[in-house]
Amino acid sequence: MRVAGILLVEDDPSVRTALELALTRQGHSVTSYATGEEALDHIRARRPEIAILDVMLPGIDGVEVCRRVRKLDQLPVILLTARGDDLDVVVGLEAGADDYVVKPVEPRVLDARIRAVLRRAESAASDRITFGDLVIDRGALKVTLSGKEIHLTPTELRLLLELVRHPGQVLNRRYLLRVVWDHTHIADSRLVDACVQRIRAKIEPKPAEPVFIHTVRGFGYRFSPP
Amino acid sequence: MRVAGILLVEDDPSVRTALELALTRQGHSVTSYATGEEALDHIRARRPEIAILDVMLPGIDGVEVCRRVRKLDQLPVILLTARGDDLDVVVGLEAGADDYVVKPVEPRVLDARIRAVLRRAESAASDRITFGDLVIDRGALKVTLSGKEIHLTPTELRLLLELVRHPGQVLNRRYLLRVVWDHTHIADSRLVDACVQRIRAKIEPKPAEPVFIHTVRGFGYRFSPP
DNA sequence: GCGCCATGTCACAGTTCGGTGACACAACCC
DNA sequence: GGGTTGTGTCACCGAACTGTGACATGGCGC
Repeated sequence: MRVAGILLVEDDPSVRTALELALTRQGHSVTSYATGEEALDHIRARRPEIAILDVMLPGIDGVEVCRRVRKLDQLPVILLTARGDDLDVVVGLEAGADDYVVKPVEPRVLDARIRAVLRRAESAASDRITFGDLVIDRGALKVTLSGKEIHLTPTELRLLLELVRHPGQVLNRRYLLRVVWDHTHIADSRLVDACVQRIRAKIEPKPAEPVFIHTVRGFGYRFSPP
Repeated sequence: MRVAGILLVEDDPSVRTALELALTRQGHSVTSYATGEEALDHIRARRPEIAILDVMLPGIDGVEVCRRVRKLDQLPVILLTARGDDLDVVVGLEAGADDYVVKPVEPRVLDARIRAVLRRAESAASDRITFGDLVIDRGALKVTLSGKEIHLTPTELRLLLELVRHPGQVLNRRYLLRVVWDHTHIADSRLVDACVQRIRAKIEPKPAEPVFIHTVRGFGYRFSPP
């Protein structure tokens, strides 16, 4: 399930709690505030993936937050309002909001709209593969485990990518030496083992009991998600 | 005023005419059809900027058109429906629609939503991109950092723009040599490194700890906003 | 249980890679 | 021509990476 870092700004505590709960249930990670000032600070400091802003806020209102955010960067924004006045919608969208949702809103609908906006924002984004806590971004060449970035060396990354390209299949050492190391002749070498070991040390919670890269004695290694 | 090539698909002739008139008044250029089949043909042949699809259509319905369009390309889609059922909204957005509007809709609102969707779709292609303190104006070919204009040489600018065109993606040296320098044969060269180094000296607050252009050892460089 | 063999583990040293500054040369503008 | 700017190349250095071999461990057949 996708997990997004959502910033929610809503001054009514009961509505805020309800939305936060609903969004969390949908699998999102939510941080919420009651004022626009706090929201702007959070955006600057924490770079959420998307902001959901109530229009009516004490102090800086949602539309104004949206305007200022737009000057900063590309952060997707959904405006939220109790009013359904057409003019509000127009003003909100002109301020740069990506969507405008009228309360009360079904959590499923809000979730779908969040996903639509994120999908659009990420349309240029890279191809990621997710295996439980392990996320491999082939475009950015980044590997993250439970959100934390893992540094892999070039060879380790090439080997991991090769294993991941064939999930569930056993790849033998000769094959891996050929495609990852470009060694066509060297038959016996502990190279692959050592490299697998290094990868395990980085991505396996308990390297002694690997859940991602499994040893198939006598044959080679197999990548299979837990 | 912006003029967009809009594809409108609506089977009810009176609604179709009314919408077409309203959108034309807003300054859009509109082509309309009554069926999904015609719409798909038009999309393939004419490449409109955005499609507005009624959900209830004879034959292939709007959601299905949307699904098929999504397989083709990134054409923005707004679904239009008389029904306001939450499930429809979810299904429509999951099918890849960028927005979902319930009829009857105020022309001004529809216009604002069209603009919002187009803005989002084009943000990647827009003239000016902002990454925190760094602003890159592709139209004026100017780069500013915290408001101060940075002078980049033509080659440096081409390289930076190429990196920025693929934010978050790792681009290897061979690719960069090909598209920025038009070198198809030269395999080994420190050209790219040297140029990156020069850009860093100009845009990175601390060139030794770059926040914009990151080195990915063994692979290449990645532009990603701080 | 025993021994064998495949694999895990680790430290180290040679190698590779990228950052950096210097420099040559070409293009361009006065 | 003389100065200025832009661009490609080179050499050097430190840091990061990688292959290797020695040894430990553990599974498996007997």
